[in-house]
Amino acid sequence: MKTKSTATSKDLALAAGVSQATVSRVFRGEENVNAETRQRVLDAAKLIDYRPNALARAMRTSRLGVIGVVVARLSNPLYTEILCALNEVLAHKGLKVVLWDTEGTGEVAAIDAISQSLVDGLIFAAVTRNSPVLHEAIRASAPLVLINRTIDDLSCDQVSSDNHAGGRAVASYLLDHGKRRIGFISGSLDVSTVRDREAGFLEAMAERGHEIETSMIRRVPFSHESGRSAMQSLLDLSDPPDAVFCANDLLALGALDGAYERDCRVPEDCWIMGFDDVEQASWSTLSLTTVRQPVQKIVEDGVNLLLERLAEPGLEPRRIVHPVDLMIRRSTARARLGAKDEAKT
Amino acid sequence: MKTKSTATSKDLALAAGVSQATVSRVFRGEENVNAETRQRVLDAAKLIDYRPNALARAMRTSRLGVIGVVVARLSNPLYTEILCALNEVLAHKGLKVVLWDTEGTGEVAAIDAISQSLVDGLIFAAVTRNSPVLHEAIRASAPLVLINRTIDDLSCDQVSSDNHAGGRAVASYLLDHGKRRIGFISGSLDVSTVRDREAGFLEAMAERGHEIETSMIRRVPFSHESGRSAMQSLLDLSDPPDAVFCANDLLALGALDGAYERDCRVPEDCWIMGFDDVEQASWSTLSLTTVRQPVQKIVEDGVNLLLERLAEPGLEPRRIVHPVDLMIRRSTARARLGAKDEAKT
DNA sequence: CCATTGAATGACTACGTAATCATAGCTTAG
DNA sequence: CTAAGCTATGATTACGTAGTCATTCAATGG
Repeated sequence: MKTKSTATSKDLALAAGVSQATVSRVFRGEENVNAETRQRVLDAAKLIDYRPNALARAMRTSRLGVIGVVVARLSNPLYTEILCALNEVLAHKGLKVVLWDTEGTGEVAAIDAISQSLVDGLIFAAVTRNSPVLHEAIRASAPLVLINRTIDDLSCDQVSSDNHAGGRAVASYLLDHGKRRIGFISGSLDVSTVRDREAGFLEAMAERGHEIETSMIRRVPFSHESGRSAMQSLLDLSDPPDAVFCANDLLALGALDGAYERDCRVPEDCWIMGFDDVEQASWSTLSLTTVRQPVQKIVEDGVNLLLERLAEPGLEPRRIVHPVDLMIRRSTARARLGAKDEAKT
Repeated sequence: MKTKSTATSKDLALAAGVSQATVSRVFRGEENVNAETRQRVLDAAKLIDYRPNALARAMRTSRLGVIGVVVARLSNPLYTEILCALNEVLAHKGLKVVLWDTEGTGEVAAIDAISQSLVDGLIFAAVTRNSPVLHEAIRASAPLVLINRTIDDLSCDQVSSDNHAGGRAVASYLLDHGKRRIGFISGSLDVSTVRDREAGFLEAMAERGHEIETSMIRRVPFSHESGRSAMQSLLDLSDPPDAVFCANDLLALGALDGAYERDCRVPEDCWIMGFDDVEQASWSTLSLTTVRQPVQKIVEDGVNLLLERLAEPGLEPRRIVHPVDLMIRRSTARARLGAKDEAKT
């Protein structure tokens, strides 16, 4: 009996005995509509199963209620957590999430989407220096927010952790505990988080008179496998490290694997530290010492900044930096403690 | 100099000295346009920085190039992998991905989106029995595909693994290796994958005369923590299990933690098996024996089925079931081998 | 050389909604 | 009692594109 095609506001107007304009008013939640009329429209809507067409609505308002999210490859659990949090926060505000991946053509596709008004705004969790985004974003004057990774000379809202302080904290912690032969598994310097962590780490080391030799540094792509093989190459040195700092947890968890396969006991033979505090780091079988980023807060701030900017595009760009925390776990347990004792904490 | 508002096809028509219709033809890639004219339009487009408005286009074609994807909470790495694969496959076909989470109101929101023609089609990776999807999908006759989890009495395209056979394989493997006191950490029976794995597992056990006592079964929510505490409750029994099968890897990785914290050595004191073969299962520090699902193939099939259905809505619903593989790792190494020896494989 | 065909293009309308403007009916102040 | 003001509603238009139909012009065949 029902027509196959979806009902339009015009159909509903006819069914409810009002004008299309009134239907529109009701569904936009405008105030000055007679209560009785409103009810009549809503009843009729239920009857003919009317739902406003989001596309047509969007064409008029140029607001589709969709936020674009650009993350790095999800094999890095940090991005899974960021995405998960973003998804939840945005869904809670009635917004949809379109997802892009930095690998492939994610960044370009994202900017395309905005110039086609497919998304209302963008959240970048993983921009890289000299990414096409920079240029395009300025040109399109798109509402966008950078979280996690930042770009210094880009004038837009940015939320990050204090990666520099985190790097310093790691250096201090290792030196305080008598580690002297320290390895460093790092990533591309195009990534702001890596740059900042590395700068803080090396700076604090240098201040205390400890330069890290080039032979103790590995610069690798972000992957579990990279961390694993970089760790093994450090362990293969004639004078292997007694501690290794990895630029993020993905690498550090790989390093744990590398050490395990080389019969290198962690923490007895070598300490390993990461950065991010992804969920796996807290698993007691892995128990990785790392630097916690307040992902939830970063995400919430990012969303808030974006929504504020959408409401008021003229705002001055703002930057928020969150403090980080050292999470001490078994991978850097003091040598006199057995693994099992630490696990109970 | 440039106008702030985006250029429209009408502007471009003016700039190129053609009609709006011709502009439209050029950007739709229609054949019968003079090569010279086409070039003139494209040049002018670059000059005034014209890009077709996706919303307006979508309103005419009712195709937005967006596919909705519904997954469970991403804390289950399986869904991260599914999402990652889906994202890549769909991006490669020029489609965007809108993401929903089953927790919260993801399923309803997804169906809403389709009736508002916000998405062209839907891929559900995590439906649950009696979910609102069933009813709504039929009512809306939405193009949708179920992957991973299925619904028997729903007439739509579905792609899954042979979870039943996987469950059987686990039972045979454990019994073949002399395990007799077998624990089982399972999930909600509303989830088709759990039902099928459990049915296959119990069936194969029963065929060989091994009924699992109720006291050896734990039915818990899907989370690392659930797996951990369920494992501990099994180990606390006066007669603890010598092997535990977990309905998925998320639970099994939690179970590894639970065993570790109880000083229960895996595999010496107890074997642990999972299901899915998520990436972490292959990390040598964890090295979990599990049943591999061909995630990539499932995703590719799912996307293909959806695209075919979009092109030809009248197709009969199809079902594809992929075979699974047992991945033997250290968590079930034969007792005579030390942990380190196995790690080298 | 004229009728016919086909390619290339332009004029025009529809898509479903939001927003502006106009109007009818009712209330209130003077 | 009348003009002004307010509320609720209808008529109309605009958003930017796709697609339909009509038109022009050159090529082709008899």
